[in-house]
Amino acid sequence: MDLEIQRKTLIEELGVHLEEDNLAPLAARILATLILAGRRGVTFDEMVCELSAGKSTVSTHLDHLQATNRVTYFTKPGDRKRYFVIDPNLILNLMEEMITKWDKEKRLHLKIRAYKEQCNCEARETGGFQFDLEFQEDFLTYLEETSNAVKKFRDKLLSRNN
Amino acid sequence: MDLEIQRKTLIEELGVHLEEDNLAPLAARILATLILAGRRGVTFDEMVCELSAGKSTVSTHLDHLQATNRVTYFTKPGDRKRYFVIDPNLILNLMEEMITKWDKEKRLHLKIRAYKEQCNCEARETGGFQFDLEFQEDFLTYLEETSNAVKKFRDKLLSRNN
DNA sequence: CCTTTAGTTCGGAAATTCCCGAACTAAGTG
DNA sequence: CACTTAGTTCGGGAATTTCCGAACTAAAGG
Repeated sequence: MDLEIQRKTLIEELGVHLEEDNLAPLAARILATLILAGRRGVTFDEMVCELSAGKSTVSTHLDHLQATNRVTYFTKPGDRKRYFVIDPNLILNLMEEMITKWDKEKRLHLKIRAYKEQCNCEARETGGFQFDLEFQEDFLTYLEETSNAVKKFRDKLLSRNN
Repeated sequence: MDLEIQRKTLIEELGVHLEEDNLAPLAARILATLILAGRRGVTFDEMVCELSAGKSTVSTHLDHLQATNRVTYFTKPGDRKRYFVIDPNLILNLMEEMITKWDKEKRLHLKIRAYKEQCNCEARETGGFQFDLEFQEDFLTYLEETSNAVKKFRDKLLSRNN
């Protein structure tokens, strides 16, 4: 079946890509599998089987993916299995993560700027090296602007989902 | 000297943060050192000494940081040393990287959508599972919008630097 | 109560990443 | 030419990450 080959290829391709944001190879494959499976969900055993991975490995990675708000699951009445799916808020969660990271970075650059200003102040008396603050300023506006852009889209999504 | 302690602390703090985007611990410390040193630049030996690292380690990481457009150096006439500095276009380069990554992601999600549509088409006849394409659509607009926002800021920076 | 299903926990093996020192090069210095 | 300076290259070794199997738990089924 050609569709099946397509699916496998896509899982691998997407998996490799997802590894780039600090996901272990197998964690990336799990996420890719769930993205390709959609709302139907994938059970624990299906993942173990399909990815030919150890149960413990899948278990650990699923824990981590749930803890980082990338994955959830649902159950069916009278069925003990969990059907894992990508978190319906994944996009929002990813944006939230970016915003948090940029905030942290902004605070760091503010500290650095303060440090450099202090250095400049002391050096002015002795005629020593003066820091150029343009880089910090640019970086701060860069963080501010990209952060705001993402926030704007986040709010748009949020209001749509009311 | 209190400023020196402040600097060391900032290098460490910034270093830990920079590790988050796939930089080896020492590579992150090098970048942090350069960010805090500013235009004056830092020589190879200063890094080896200050970070108490092996010369080979510093050499390798500097290569990598230059290859990924994060770091450059300048020289002074009659001085064989290289003075390493963060690439003056670092911010632009970082944005370019983000845009490239999002583009790749977009192409992947287009492929996935095509795959799911094909599945839906076949399943419609047999009455099988139908994929919900909303997630792909949302992800594509998410990538589109954030990408555009960053591009807009990039162009603003570019036109300023004419 | 025994068995099956659906996982979890834990100790460690395998693979990978990160870093180092020793030996080397290449360019200038005396 | 011998020596110093400013690095680079290469062969591991230590640390970390990733993954696994074996033993376990907890819930449901017969």
